[in-house]
Amino acid sequence: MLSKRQEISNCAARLFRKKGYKATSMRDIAEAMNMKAASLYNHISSKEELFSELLLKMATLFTIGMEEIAQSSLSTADKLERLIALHVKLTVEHTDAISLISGEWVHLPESSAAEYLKHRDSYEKEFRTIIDQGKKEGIYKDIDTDIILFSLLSTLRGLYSWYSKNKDYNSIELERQMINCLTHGINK
Amino acid sequence: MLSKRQEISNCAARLFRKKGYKATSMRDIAEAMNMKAASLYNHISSKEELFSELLLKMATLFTIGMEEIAQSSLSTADKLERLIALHVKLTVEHTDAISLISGEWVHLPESSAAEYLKHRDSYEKEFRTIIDQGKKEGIYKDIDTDIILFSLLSTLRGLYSWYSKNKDYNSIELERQMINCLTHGINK
DNA sequence: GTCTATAAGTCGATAGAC
DNA sequence: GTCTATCGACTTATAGAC
Repeated sequence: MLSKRQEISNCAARLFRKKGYKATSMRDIAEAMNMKAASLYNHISSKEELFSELLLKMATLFTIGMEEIAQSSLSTADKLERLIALHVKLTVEHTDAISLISGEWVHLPESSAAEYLKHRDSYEKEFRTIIDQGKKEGIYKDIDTDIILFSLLSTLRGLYSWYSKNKDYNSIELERQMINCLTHGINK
Repeated sequence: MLSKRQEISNCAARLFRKKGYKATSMRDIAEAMNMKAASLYNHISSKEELFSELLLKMATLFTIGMEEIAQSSLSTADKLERLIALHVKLTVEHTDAISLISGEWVHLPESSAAEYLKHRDSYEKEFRTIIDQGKKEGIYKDIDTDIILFSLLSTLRGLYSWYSKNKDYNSIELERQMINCLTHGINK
């Protein structure tokens, strides 16, 4: 049983994704919840807080997942596979909220934006370290690290869009296909 | 010498990209143009028109480029390379406007949205045909065509973001790296 | 905890002087 | 073609009855 607060959050994520944060009004969220806009404020304190919470939760999940992988004793190739699997898992479990990461984060209030970007930058930095390590070990092609990183992240961050139209796709098979599709592009 | 109308359009594209369409006010655009908001209406007829024009222009450029490639007698592999080159070229020449394609298009008014999606769907359909042809010829791996398509398009559509931070990167070299990075993922 | 009513501000767009 | 002034609609959020 979800708390009403959590129901509102899920509902908002769905609308933010569909219409964008700025174009989604508190009245829209209230209508989808069968309430009046004013009643929402008994459960949340502001629209910005609702939005920041969604994005910072996702950023934290990525940070935790990345730390586990980066600090493990897995091989470099296995680390990359686990990273792809992490994106697949979070996409399946938080499809709406994860969609906000690509573009909607610009609407974060200044206070949250700083914390969000800290998560994001450190995630990308650790991702880059893994790619560089693979190149050093000679298992990856000599393509500009930043181009590899941007290419992988673009695809992984856009996965929510593909997954939404293919929710019946077996999620283990999806993980396998993504790993296959993304890693063979850089393997020697 | 740009017409004032074109200056406003470029200015709006930059702001739409930075702050999002809904969060960019006519007053914001006017300020960046050193005018008052009311004066903008001597050159454009509405904010929606300004936005629709930007997105439909990009959609048309992609459609024209795709038609030339699809109807050519190039090999399948060369067609894909030309397609990647088309994205690189349009990204370099229209960095701000192209950024709106990924997420901001949802703010198109209903009238323009239909036309925009017609362009987009037909573009993706022809892209899919090229990938399928390559698989039939045995030059591409047996990965789900839709996954290949989504993976390529995610990266190509996100290129504006990478390019913005690397504007000094030689654009011929960028094209070569993108082709290398994207095609080796699916080549047998 | 939900409602009605409303405050206080911003939005796109127009009217009309110059 | 630019300006000031303003309209009417919409926004987030609050006050206070029930």
